[in-house]
Amino acid sequence: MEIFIDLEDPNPLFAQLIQQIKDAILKGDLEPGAPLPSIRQLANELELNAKTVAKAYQLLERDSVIQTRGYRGTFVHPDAIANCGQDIAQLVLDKIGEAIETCREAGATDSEIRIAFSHAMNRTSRRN
Amino acid sequence: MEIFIDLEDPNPLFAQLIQQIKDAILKGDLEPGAPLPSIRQLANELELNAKTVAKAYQLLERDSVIQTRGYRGTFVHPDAIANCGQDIAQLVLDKIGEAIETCREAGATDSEIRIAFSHAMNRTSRRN
DNA sequence: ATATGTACCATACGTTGTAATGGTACAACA
DNA sequence: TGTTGTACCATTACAACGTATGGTACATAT
Repeated sequence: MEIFIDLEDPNPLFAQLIQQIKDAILKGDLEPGAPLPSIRQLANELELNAKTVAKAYQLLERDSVIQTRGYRGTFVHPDAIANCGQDIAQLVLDKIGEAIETCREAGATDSEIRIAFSHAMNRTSRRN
Repeated sequence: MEIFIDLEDPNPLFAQLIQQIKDAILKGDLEPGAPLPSIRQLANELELNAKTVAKAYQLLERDSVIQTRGYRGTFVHPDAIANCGQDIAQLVLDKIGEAIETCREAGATDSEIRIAFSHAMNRTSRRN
């Protein structure tokens, strides 16, 4: 694999990593079922912290782009190519956008929307 | 009127002011039709900036809790007591809360939700 | 032993963005 | 002249958040 991480890039490192892996899959450099480097191994290669790589892997697995099999390592998901396109972030953006639009039409102030958002997030908080 | 603003309270000052005025109305300390202090006057009493008080008054008027009559001053709305309860903020809270719940069920990270929220708010921004 | 992914602890840094502040000005009235 | 609410310019200060870092530990398997 050839992955280049640009420290000057305004995008977060883990986001760059995600994008590069997706690109590699879409280009065919990584085929479904193919093994990926271990977290620690890839962290060494790229001179990143293992946590950063782990974060990227976790998000990729959530999106069904890769599969982790515990001690056996990590592999490209069978349906990876299809799942590279559909982004959960897009769904989130749509849902949140709709809600905001509704609130604004009701006459809500941006400040109020922010306060409500803050409360709603803290009401049942999870750390990620 | 007896209003206490707590600088240590995590809630914004204008939000505290709104709540206190509503409370005063619900408690009967402020009756419908009663005059409120002018923006500058109240700002002096509470040692706040006039802009902060003005913001609170604007939101209260939007919710039909108070009425501003231009140069004549500001008064408690005739239907203030009823309008104190039904809060636009509550509707906002519900809508936003639903959207957040949907996103979380989809597996979205809190970070992703916050980022999406930020983007959605800035996409078509209005300052309030 | 060695390696896997994962979990938890914690901290430092930078950025972002709101809230709040200040000042000035206006038209409309007493 | 003084006051009302309102509007615009602007800046500062602060807190929240995300990112990335470091270390340690665990069960599971080769």
